[in-house]
Amino acid sequence: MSDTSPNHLQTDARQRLYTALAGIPAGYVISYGQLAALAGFTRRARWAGQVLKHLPADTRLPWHRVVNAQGKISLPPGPAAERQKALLEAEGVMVSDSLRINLRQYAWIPPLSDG
DNA sequence: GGCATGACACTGA
DNA sequence: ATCAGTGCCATGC
Repeated sequence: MSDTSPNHLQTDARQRLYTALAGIPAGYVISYGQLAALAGFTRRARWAGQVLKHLPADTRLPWHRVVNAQGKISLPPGPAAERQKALLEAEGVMVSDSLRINLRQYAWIPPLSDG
């Protein structure tokens, strides 16, 4: 057993990411990097993507509200990407044909925790 | 420990 | 605005 990264800590880290993700309201999007930072892990954008990829297909978490820093759906072309586009549009988010979203309008800005 | 991979981010052309 | 190159971190072999 390796004590450099105990499984329960990894699980806890993912849990924090889930909590942060659950806090994104419908009609908004957030970048992988912002989401990770919101969960308390800066510079962990790629890790966030890995976690989302591991999510069970029947999750209720709003994984579709996560896009890259350019405001673009980061999934490879395919049914998954189209599903994300559809889910976002169903929430009123405008997604261009090139799978792009106007962050100026839809980026979620987390409330300051009591400053 | 070294090397390759990935639902990313940033900069320069 | 879009593409290519480079950097960052975590994972798996």
